[in-house]
Amino acid sequence: MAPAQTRARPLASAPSASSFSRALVYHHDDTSSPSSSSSEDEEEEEEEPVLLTGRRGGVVRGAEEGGRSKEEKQEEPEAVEPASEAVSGKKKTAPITLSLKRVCKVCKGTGHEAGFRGATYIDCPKKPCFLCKMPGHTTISCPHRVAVEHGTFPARCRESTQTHLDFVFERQLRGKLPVLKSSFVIPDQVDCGVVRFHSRRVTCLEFHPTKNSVLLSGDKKGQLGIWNYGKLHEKTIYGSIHSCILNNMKFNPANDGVLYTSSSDGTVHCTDIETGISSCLMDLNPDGWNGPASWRMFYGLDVHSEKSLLLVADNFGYLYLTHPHFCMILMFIFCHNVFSVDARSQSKVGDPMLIHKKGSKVVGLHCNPVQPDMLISCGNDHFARIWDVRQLEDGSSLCSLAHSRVVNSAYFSPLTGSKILTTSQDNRIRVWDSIFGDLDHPSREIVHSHDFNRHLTPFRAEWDPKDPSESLAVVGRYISENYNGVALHPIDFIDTSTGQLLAEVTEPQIMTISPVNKLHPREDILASGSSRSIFIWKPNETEESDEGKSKRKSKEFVVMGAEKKCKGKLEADSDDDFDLDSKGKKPKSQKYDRKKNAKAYEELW
DNA sequence: AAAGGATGGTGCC
DNA sequence: TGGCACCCCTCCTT
Repeated sequence: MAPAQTRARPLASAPSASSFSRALVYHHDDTSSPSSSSSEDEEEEEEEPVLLTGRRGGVVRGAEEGGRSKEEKQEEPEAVEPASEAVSGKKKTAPITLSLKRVCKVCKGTGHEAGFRGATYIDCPKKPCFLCKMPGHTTISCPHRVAVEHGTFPARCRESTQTHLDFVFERQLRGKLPVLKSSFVIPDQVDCGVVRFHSRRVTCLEFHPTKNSVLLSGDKKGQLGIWNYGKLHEKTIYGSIHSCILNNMKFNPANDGVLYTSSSDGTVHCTDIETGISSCLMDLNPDGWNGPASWRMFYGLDVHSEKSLLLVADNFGYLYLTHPHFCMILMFIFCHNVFSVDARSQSKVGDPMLIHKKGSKVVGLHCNPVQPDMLISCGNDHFARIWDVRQLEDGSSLCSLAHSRVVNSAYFSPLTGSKILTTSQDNRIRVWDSIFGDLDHPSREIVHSHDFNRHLTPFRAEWDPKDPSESLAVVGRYISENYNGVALHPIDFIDTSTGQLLAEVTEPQIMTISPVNKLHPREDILASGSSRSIFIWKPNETEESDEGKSKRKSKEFVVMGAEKKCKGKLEADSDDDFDLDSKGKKPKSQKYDRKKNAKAYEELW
């Protein structure tokens, strides 16, 4: 009954004054009193400062660059007279004044500075809010950040209710709909293990459909990891199936030993996960590399559960359908060395069909769990589109769900398929309800920080497959939060029916952003991919929430592969030559001091 | 310890 | 329509 335990989130601490080090060169008549220590946040004068970059050595370089002596640091910058050539381009008669002023690294303006102050990130006030993208405020004061419902727009459709349809729904459906779970079980403890065998960032995760403690993971290098988090020494790595980003994976619903994978190397593979024998079902670049403009990649992938139909989509807006069972037969033949054939020549690939704007990436495909002929696709043309697989033609989409930016993912709800959850790069998660809504508008928009960052795997909000009310969703958060002096990026659990943030789970081991999250289909387990690591979360079993202290019991973290070392009782494999380019070093400091951050966390507990 | 790089979407021309 | 500059709380290697 107890609601999910969440770590207390302290209010963002006020930024402490810090020293600023950039040196600016002003003309003397530009400003009379350049040192304006008391008016930090005031608008500075309109005059453009001239930023002198290093030509005059120590005189103008800031302390950060190490160019200033102690005396220079102590002297608050009043007026320095550099040689006239230092301000070449300016009239040599004009005396200039040096002033150390704060320069914002975001907008290059003065009078403020963006960046971390301790564990709190201060936004540039000249930019729109980093969270909701609206001007006039920053993330710290964003109404969507401090709102109880964590930035929710109420349903826009059916506001003026009481149509005939509503009465019908009310009388016939409402009573049959499952009541909202009284409490959600949130896996908020990393107790099973930490796996670091990927040498590049994790791009996708998938639980085995029948074996409860088997997880599959793909990475940016194309490597596929299969590991049993119940017995951590049982792991398998297939490194030669794909040569770059493994974008999506899906099990064959008819045979849980067979996995389909799509990759940016332009191939779709079908792999027997027991033997590792893999067969290429499709290759979009049979002629090899002819430059980036023509290289095709596979992104979205799903399997039609009833027709043994494989659906994949590429980065040019096309959808491909194929019947992979032919290839499975051929794989069997390969396995037994009966004879050699080229699987590609035998696989039945239909003509590709344009389902999104030509030339745009189709990043997600999902078949409706109840009516698998209903397909949803999403992509870089800012749309998610619903299709009937039986009647696929150009422009035959049943419905187009408009977004203001790229749509990272679109999923039907796992049980009834009546709701759709989309994640867009406009920092909003949307729920589209095909029963109580009309799909012209989302029934709910939830502001949530999952900005696009080219160096991260795109964030995708996912349903909890076990939630009978089909309302719980999990998604990683981009912006960090100040947790008693430590900057951490939590994983958020959101009740999409209300927009309420149910839990934000954090862990001191996880200093990095966790864009990839997968909830177990049967157990209360969360797998999250954060940078190159995978974490398995379980619900906190110690009910006492003595400010979280009881949570800090000793854990059996198991670190495998890349770091070549192991903590805890279980032994990591030592013969792991999988990760060649990792030296097992600890992460170095980031933009804010990560070591300090970690230390602060340790002290905190 | 600081610099650099990988790298995709966007908006402007 | 193509080319190109720009980017903001990354993360890892050199």
